[in-house]
Amino acid sequence: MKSVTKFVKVVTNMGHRKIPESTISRLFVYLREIASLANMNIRTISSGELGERLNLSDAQVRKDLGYFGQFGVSGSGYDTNELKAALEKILGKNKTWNVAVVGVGHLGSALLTYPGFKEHGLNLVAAFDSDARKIGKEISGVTIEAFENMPKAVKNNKVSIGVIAVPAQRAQEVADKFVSAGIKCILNFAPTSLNVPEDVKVKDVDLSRELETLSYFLAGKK
Amino acid sequence: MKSVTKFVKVVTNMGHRKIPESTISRLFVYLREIASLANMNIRTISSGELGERLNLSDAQVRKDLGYFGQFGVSGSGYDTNELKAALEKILGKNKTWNVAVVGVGHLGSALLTYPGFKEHGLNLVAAFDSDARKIGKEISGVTIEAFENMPKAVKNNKVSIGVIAVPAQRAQEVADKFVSAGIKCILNFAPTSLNVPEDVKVKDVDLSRELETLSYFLAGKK
DNA sequence: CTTTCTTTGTGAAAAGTGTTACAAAGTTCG
DNA sequence: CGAACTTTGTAACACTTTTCACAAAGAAAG
Repeated sequence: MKSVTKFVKVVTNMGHRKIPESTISRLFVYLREIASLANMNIRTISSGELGERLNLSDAQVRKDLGYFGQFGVSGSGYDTNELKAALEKILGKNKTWNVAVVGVGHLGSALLTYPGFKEHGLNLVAAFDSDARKIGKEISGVTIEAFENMPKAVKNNKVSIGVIAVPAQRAQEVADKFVSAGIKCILNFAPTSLNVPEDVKVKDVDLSRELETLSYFLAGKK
Repeated sequence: MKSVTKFVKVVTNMGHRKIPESTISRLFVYLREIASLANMNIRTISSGELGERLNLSDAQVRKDLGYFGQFGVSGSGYDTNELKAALEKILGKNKTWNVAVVGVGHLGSALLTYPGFKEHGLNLVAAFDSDARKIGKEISGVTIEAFENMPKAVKNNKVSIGVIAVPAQRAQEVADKFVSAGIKCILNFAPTSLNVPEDVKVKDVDLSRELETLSYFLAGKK
């Protein structure tokens, strides 16, 4: 194979056109699959094959990748190692972030023992609660601190992501404190919609709503 | 207040036009808020006020409700008690369903103790695993059974919803068995996309993907 | 009762997202 | 090399969802 100069735009979101969140979500799926292919020593794959493995159309795959540059080769497809590297760069897979959890109840403690954070480059470095009986206890190597200490701890530990695992009534209060502590990225497990400044990203995870949607589907069935 | 005959079409999805899933999801949010308002003895609310509380536009609120009928009164808004009742009916809040979980690992056992199921009319009646050491154990009143018994148990217990809480590699196999046992509604926690017949509804809950999206957001920031 | 104000319900426009289709680029093979 | 084949990247189209905008309905006030 000849070494050829390529005009590949491996720039991360170049023309700052808006990229659908669904595209981002699929890129992670592509990355998983591509990594597995690269691992199996499969060197190239076409958008058609990739799409087939993931229940997506070939055009969808190409369009999604197209938002970020030109990674393919006409006639043969995508180089798995190259695409893997490109996706990792685009998706920030090479970086890690510190995470703090507020609320160490049922859900909060489950999160503290959930291995998925670490697997995705997220380090759970601090946990807070306002229940005096919980303060000082340790779960998975993290000592629970008083909620009042949160802003200071966020700064000291360079926390980038705040997780809200408190009841709905207290969620906004926690969000406000996160925002004033400089947090730009919140993962919200409380079933309520938060008001935050524009530059703060909130990701809602609402299992209740998922369950509710299911029962709506069934309600229609019978 | 005079009793007035109203020509309100309180029919559940009347003209069988297609309703966005996002609308359904928001209806649950409206219901929560409306229930809370009704509880506080607030008798009416306008689409504008409701939207403001939920970070949605007034038009969005009206359009969502408009899919199901006419619930408002020009000039004054929506009667909270009426709307609450209507939404509960539309969303099947008055019904309950039986649920079975396959996979009693880290996540599966957390689900078995999660109170949210019951709160939404979902009864966790059975749990399955293929690890012999787990079979026979009891969590939250549910005895873990062998995976092979699942189809029979699904029929005996009139299970409507199957929950997949196994690793990705085994998820499709479990889905297939659910489908052949007659399940029409699957809640999938495995980070993989399932192939099922058209008439089966799959709801994916993929915390990994949510976390990944967060780190993409942060990757762009710095 | 009439005027003024508020708010709904809903077509029409706009924005967002996915699909189709095809020229251009690259590969394969005789 | 040239013909036949494969696959990309993207522009145009189609579909979905949200926003806009306004007539009509009712409320409020005099």
